[in-house]
Amino acid sequence: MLYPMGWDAFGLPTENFAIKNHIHPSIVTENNIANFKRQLKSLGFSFDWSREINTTDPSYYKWTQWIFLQLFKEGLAYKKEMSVNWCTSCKCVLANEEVVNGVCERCGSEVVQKEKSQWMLKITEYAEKLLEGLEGVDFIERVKTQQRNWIGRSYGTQVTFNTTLGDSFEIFTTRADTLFGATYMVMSPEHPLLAKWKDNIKNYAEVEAYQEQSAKKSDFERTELAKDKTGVKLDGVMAINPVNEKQIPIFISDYVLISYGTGAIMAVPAHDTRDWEFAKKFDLPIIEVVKGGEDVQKEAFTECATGVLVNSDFLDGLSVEDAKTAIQKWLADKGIGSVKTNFKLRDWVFSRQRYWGEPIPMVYCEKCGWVPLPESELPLVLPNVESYEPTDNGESPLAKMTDWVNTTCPHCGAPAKRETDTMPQWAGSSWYFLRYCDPHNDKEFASKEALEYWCPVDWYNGGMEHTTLHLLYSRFWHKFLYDITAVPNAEPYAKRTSHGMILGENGEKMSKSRGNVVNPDEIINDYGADTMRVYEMFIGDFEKAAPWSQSSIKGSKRFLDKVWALGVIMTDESGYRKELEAEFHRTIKKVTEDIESLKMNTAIAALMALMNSIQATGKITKDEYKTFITLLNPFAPHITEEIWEMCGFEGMLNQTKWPEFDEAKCVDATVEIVVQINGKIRARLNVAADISSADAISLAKEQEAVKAEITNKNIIKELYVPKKLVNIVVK
RNA sequence: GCGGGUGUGGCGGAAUUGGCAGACGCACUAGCCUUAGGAGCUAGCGCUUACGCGUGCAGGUUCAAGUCCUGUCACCCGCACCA
Repeated sequence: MLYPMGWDAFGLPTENFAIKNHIHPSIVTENNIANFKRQLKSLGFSFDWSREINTTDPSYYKWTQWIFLQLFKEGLAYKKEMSVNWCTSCKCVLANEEVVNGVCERCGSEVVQKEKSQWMLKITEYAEKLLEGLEGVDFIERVKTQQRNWIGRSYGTQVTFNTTLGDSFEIFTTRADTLFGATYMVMSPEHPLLAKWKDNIKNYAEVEAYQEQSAKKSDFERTELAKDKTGVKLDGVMAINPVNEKQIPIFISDYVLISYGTGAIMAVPAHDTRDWEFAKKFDLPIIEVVKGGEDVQKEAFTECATGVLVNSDFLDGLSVEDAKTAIQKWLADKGIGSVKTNFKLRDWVFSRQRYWGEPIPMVYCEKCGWVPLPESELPLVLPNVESYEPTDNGESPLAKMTDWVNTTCPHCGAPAKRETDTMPQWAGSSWYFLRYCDPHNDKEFASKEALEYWCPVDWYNGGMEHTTLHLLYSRFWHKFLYDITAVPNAEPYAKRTSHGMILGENGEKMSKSRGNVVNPDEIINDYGADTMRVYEMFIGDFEKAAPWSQSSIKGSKRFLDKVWALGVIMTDESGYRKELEAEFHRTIKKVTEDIESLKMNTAIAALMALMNSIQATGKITKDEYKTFITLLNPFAPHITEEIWEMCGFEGMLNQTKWPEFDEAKCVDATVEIVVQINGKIRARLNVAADISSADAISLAKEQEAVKAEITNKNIIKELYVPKKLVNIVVK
């Protein structure tokens, strides 16, 4: 079993903290690691500290940089001038995954679009593989669907539309069958053709004004205004619908995104809600081409499963599915349309204008362009600077370090400059699990033997918040490493689970600003590490969020106190006593199986119930106590180990064999069954567990309460469910 | 809008081939012990005076439904003008 722990400490959280408190990020990192490590140790986790890693250690990020160079060599890392998400507070670009509801995932500040030259990683090239890989892994469904949504595959058709200017442009649609219903076209305001058409568009000033207006909108504003459609009709150019040669107007509108598909669409107002709204606003024709809905003048008909094509010439009478196939063939034959798969996933913006990150090992040479650093020069160590604050001009703080920036081109030897942006916080965590296999290797990121021995990660538990960030990124890197045969498996994690968060006492997420943070140090100080562990496991379902309760934790403390107190009533007897034998076997079974399925809460509940039974007898035998504390050991390792030693049991408890149960002994010799008349409980009786059906029923009928219910009535049915109940149906 | 999930006491939560709803714990109540009690022990604790009624709501299947079926409401999470 490999159960490691390490520190992923590059990135904005550390750096923002450093800036706020005027402590250098490297010192912050060092202090926090020491503190976290102390806390983890105080809880008694059994991590293998000999494999501890730290993503900010040059001996670690040497290999993060190495992987970046491999990505560059394979053409998967490229620098591009483009519109990127810019956090106004962090003064830094963000990946799409880091923008949540139009604000920065980290600090909650507004995100705007900015033209910048950025390093990008072609995660889109792996979209299909990232989807396919989900089929073969044991991830909880939530995680799988969230990743599928994020990657957002859709199958459709790319169609070429000619224009009255003699040129053409392409659109993407999932509903090629509705082509006859296309009554206008919409382009994104950022569409490159607009500039080309400048001289032909009579209202170009209006177009430019609209472009400017939408550029100013933040993502947040764009979604805010989602309902009210705006746009400008291009005056001087029309599109030609290829199926009927009709000329239809072209609009620009910001409800069409430049980043998805081709940045242009055909609008079918009769069968798309957004197009319908737009058509209504601009008074455009709405032509029904799929029959089956209500009046398309009043509402768009978007359900397509049952519809039949109309007003569509050679498609008339076909089902939507058949029409799709037919039109795709027609378009393909004419050479103006092809089947196409689109993804919502965007390439990963990989550079940050910040200090606290891995330097990107690239050099810019006037003659040679971007040149990778030779692998022999890795690690490219992050220089120790005094001033690490982000700059207002959008440059990395490293840019001011001319000594470091100015270098020579590794290719031609001419003077050149280093890349001053750094990698995002997700870089180091995209492959750390591989380093755990071989953490001290200085020849390669991990040896083939070590990787083959340990990989893939058998079981990865983590929070849901990383599903479209770290989990997606690390699967991407891993798949890349697999493709260059650097790792032996296509997927990094065989099984992925996710725990619920412990919320503050008020049911909200714990945070300093809400003032509902519980400090584990205080809990451990007041109640002990074992109480803390037992309570956290007992609090509820592993996967669900649950509020912390300062009074409930006392229950766990009392339980452990009682377990301790059992030592006082321990006898010299061995084995399980007859009256408790079945419950012991049942509890061993329950705890064993519950731990396997992460039902820690019910495992602990079962131990509490067993303890109540033991207490009721006033004593406990040696073997009973042994079994009990062994079952409790994973939850409360300290107190149980202590008890083990004090009782003089041999060796270490944590190295003792796990108790075994006998299925046959899990059942008591006698059981209580209930007697129901017409499903209502009328009596209870104790019977031998193996009583026959006939005996149970006749015994039931002898009960006074039952007799009263069945005399002078017709018995319609009698049944006995073994060890549970007798039900007599009367009329 | 699309996708995923959840609705059970005052609270956290148990309960799967359909078979005693509320395990276990907290809080609460009464009593004991105590100079004292954020300690411990004992008992009680879904609602209802009772007949009975109770797992978001309305139906259905069944001898029997928290569990299966149909419809519906509410809340939470993710994505979202994705063509």
